[in-house]
Amino acid sequence: MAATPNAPNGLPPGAYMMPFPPPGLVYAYPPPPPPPAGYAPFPPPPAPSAVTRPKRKQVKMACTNCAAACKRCDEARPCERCLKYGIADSCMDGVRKERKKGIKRGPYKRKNKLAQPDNQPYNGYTPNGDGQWPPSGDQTNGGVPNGHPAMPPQFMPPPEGYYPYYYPPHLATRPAAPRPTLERRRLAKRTAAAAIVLPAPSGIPSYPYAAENAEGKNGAPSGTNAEAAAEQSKKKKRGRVTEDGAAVSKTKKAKRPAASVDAAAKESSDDGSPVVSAATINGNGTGNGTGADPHPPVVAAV
DNA sequence: GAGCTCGGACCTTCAATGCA
DNA sequence: GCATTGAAGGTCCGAGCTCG
Ligand SMILES: [Zn+2]
Ligand SMILES: [Zn+2]
Repeated sequence: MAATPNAPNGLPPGAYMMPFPPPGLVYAYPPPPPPPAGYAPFPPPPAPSAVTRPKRKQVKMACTNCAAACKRCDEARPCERCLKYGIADSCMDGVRKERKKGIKRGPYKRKNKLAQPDNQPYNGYTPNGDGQWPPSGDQTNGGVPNGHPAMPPQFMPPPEGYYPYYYPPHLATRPAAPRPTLERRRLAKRTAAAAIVLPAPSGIPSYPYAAENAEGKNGAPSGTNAEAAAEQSKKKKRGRVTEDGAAVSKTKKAKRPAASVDAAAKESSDDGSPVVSAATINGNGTGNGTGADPHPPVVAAV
């Protein structure tokens, strides 16, 4: 297989392992500040076998379009993706749901109660004879909790919020005025029937949103439109089907490390409600069995 | 081949809990 | 009061699929 330019998470191998981004490598976020004196700019690239995926950095709030499409967004408004697809006029922040309060929890396990004494292995890492941690390159932040006190100061940790992000040189600058894209055309086609128009703030063009999506979590669509939407979503459902017609999860992804906790927890929190996929702008409204809506309905901020 | 769909891995936030 | 825990609620990766 040809070497892919990107690591599994879309970042180049050894992301933020280079002092300066080469041509074509730009930061998804503003350039990092220069490292303080005494720090090497970035850790040297680890041996290929030691490459672990860097922590994925998320934006605080994806725009409605990216959230619906489950695609990477950025802090800018309009965001990169909306600009690319010519839907900048509908690029806006959604509304974050407030966290539920008053939920009782069981007793906590005290992980840190037996504080790990110095010179004790931590997550498989062991300080050397001087009580010093081995130089970076033997370790990354993958799997090491943020802010681990014994993180050796030899190299500046990846600046918070900064990831080098590869764009082909010809895309390193924002496209000026993209022509109407396929996405845009499909988008219009898809939402032409069951769409409502949200009142737009002055100066911001309104954007059609699928009605059932604007309804809220899991839509609970009702009426013929909803049924049609559900039916359509069934047809759209991916996932292979066994001979007896049972749906088979399409997921064949290799299990990513350190996910068991979430998976188990989410499985137990499944509310068992049927998964209903509704036609949406450029995303969907299906559940992922977590109880939380994975591709949440998008509500435009006003 | 570019773009779309969507399951689920991964990340961030913050209320609940526990200890000093 | 503060540190820790862990779940809620979010982002977005990436395989499989569709469409021009
Ligand atoms: Zn966006
Ligand atoms: Zn956007």
